[in-house]
Amino acid sequence: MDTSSLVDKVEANLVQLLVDRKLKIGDVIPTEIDLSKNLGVSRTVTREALLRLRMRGLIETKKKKGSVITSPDIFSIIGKSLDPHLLDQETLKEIFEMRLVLEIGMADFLFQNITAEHIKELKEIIKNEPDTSENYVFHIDHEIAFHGKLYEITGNQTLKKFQKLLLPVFDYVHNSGLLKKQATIKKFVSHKGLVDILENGSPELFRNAMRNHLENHFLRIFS
Amino acid sequence: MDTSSLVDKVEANLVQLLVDRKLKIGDVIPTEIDLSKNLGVSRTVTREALLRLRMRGLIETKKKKGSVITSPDIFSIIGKSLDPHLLDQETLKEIFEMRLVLEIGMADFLFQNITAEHIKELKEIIKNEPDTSENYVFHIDHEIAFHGKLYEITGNQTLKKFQKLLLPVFDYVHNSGLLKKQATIKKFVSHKGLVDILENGSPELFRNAMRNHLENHFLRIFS
DNA sequence: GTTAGCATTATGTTATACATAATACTACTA
DNA sequence: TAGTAGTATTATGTATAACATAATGCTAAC
Repeated sequence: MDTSSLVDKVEANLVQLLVDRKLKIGDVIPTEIDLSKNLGVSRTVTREALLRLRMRGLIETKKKKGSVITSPDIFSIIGKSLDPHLLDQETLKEIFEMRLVLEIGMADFLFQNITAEHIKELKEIIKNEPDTSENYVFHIDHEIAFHGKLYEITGNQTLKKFQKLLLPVFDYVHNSGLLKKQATIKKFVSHKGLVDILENGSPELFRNAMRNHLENHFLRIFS
Repeated sequence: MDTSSLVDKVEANLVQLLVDRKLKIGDVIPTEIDLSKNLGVSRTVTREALLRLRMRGLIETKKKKGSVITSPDIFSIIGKSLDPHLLDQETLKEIFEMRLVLEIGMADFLFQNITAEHIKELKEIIKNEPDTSENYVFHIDHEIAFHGKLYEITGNQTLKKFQKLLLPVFDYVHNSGLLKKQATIKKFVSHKGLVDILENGSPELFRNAMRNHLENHFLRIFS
């Protein structure tokens, strides 16, 4: 039995239309009323279907102008669904882990894209590194600045957006009681050490160094 | 200026309600009409807001019964937004790259969770490895089986779901003209080699081996 | 030629009515 | 008394009509 509602069908219909017609970004689609007529449904249904497309990032709607096709930015969409308060604890912990995976695994893309300019920027960030007496917030900001720059250097916008997305989750998990308390804050490979490797080392070296740099996080995950 | 529409406000309102009241999964929320009354908006607006929550996986709606709170599975949501045909080429390529990052970076989680049983399963998969004369499809299936098992072993469900999500994109990119043609299909570290390392090696060794194993993919990305 | 203001148009919002399906209740029958 | 058929109820699904609002484009006045 087909349990799908009218709106479901209209939505699928519209998506199919976008794919088939190979409509380009910026193309406008007919008005709600025209669509309603052509599809033989009420404006209400058409509106709900369009609303879904909008949520999926497939279209943008402007008053008077109508709807235009946009390139779906999946991450801005996910972002709205990623409120840490609404996710269960296990998922939160797993997302925390994913960040570690990404930062260790992206070494090759770093080395592929890095320029002298990037190195300079990284060194600039390090120079402003707060000392241990400073407020916790400064440390967080600095961490984000440094690691965020790394994502940027990969040249992979999707990766960068993903990181931006995971940031609040990461912070939330870090501060919540989800993970074990940090027993010993040992100093491992520093930011400066990472930059040195980026300048003179290799992806292999960087992966191991980054793994070491993140050791404190790993310690909190593994018993 | 506040450009947000009424629906935006109602949506935010409802989410806030869910968070504040700490409503549990399975709890029912008031009917559309009740909500409309309490929020002072029309039923249409309330409906649109609820539709958004539904799309975000926060609620499920049944006829007569009303809406109940559900645990949001972000990945089933993203899945619907991730039709390769609807993404632009650059994003597709970048998602392709993300897979490589993940598989290299997850070494530590593999070693942390792997059991003798896992090793046995991996060896079983390798045993059925199709030889080079076989159909392309068989190779793909085998690749998915092997690498999918790795994600599974990490014990990170989120990671596993993410991989499942990226599969169609990966396949799409692999077969489309987005990447350079594979010049030389050289043999690098094999699946068997990877399993050997999982059995007797270390995360460091595995990362390098996996990087090597994926060399053909990297070659297609880097000029 | 530029701008003020009006007309137009498509989305945003409200209100109302009916359709539909799932639940709850009632009454009838074995 | 138990079980079931059938009916009432209720909340979502869909349709229609009307007005609000804002952006666009046209027109006329300066």
